[in-house]
Amino acid sequence: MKEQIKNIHQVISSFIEISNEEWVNYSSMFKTKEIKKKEIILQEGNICKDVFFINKGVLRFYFVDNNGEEKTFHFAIENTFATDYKSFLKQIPSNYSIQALEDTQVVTMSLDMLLSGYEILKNGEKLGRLLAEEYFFMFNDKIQAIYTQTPLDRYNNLTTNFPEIFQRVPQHLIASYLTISSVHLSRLKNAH
Amino acid sequence: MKEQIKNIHQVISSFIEISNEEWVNYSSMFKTKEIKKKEIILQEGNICKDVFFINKGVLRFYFVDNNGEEKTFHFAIENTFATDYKSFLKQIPSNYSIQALEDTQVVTMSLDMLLSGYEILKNGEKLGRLLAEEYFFMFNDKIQAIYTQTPLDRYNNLTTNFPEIFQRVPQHLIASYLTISSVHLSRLKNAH
DNA sequence: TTTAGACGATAACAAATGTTATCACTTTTA
DNA sequence: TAAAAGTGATAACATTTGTTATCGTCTAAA
Repeated sequence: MKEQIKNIHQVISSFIEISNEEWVNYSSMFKTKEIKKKEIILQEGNICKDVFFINKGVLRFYFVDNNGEEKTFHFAIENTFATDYKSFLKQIPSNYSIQALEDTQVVTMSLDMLLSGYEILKNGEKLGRLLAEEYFFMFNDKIQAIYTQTPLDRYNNLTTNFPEIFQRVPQHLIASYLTISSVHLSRLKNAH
Repeated sequence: MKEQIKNIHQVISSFIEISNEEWVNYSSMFKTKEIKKKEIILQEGNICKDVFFINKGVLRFYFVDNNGEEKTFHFAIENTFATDYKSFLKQIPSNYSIQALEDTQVVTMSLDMLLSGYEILKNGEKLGRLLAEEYFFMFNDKIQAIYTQTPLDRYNNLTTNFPEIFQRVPQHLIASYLTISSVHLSRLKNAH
């Protein structure tokens, strides 16, 4: 199997049973893509054409608010999916953008490919269901964090659950992610 | 068809094709439940046993934070589903509670019923997928609102998109929903 | 029908958070 | 390799938002 699709094979196999024959046939439709640091792979207003699976790198997801300010709400790293799943499934313009924070390698899956998976894979619909459920769980947890935790709580959780993020993402983007200003985050960090 | 399952039939039919025969068989598993105002139908810490479909009434969803304060994050009304879908699907303890704000009538669907739907309905998996997608879209929009709008923006949106909510839900719960204090909401409303 | 509680407005004050600017340092780019 | 841009800390100040308390009205329960 090509090196580039080993990781996504492992992840999809953790969701559904898929035979070797199905995989060989299905995975021939994957494409890989190299993304340069700072490159935007989904621009707000455009229809999201692909689900990206990250082999290497970091992506950030951000809204632009009424004042033109970028609000980063998600970071995606190796072995996770990245997409505007709503824009992708409904084929409507995206409300946010996705940008590479490092040189990044992704495997792309088009909507045609997902939809044909519903048909040709024995467990294609189930794969679609589980993908949607995973996305839902992620956003569910994010909402819980926003409603029940202070920005400092959320910062501390990042520190314990995801320490490497601080080496890979500049602090002002983390502040945005925590919905506070960069000055305020700096204060919280350095308060004794 | 029994009066109580007319609405849910309409909603499910909008998601998938389901034959009369399938529906008669499948819908026999629904139960209805009358909930008194203030009654809690899902208690944080318990496993969510059912998806509720609301025929009449209003439910509120709320977390309890570290200070013991209730944080209302969602209201569900007629013809929508109500559940902790994560707790329900994974059969893990719920992180939030659901309480009736009015006398409410719901149709209940157990996990067994959903899972057997995956098997016996021609489009059962698809129904599961679309339900998960709908939940995802809802939370997706909520996160967008939190990151891009001020509490006042969100209050104004409620006013235009969902004006009847103010007749049915006390203002301090709306303030919680907007992630601000009730005093502050009162100030925003009455500022000139 | 009375009474306790719930509700929403408001004031006074305290705390949290944002804004702007400056500085030192590092990284990227021409 | 020099210049430009990015990064993070910090100070001073302004603004937003929360907290507590009071009050009048309304609602629900004994």
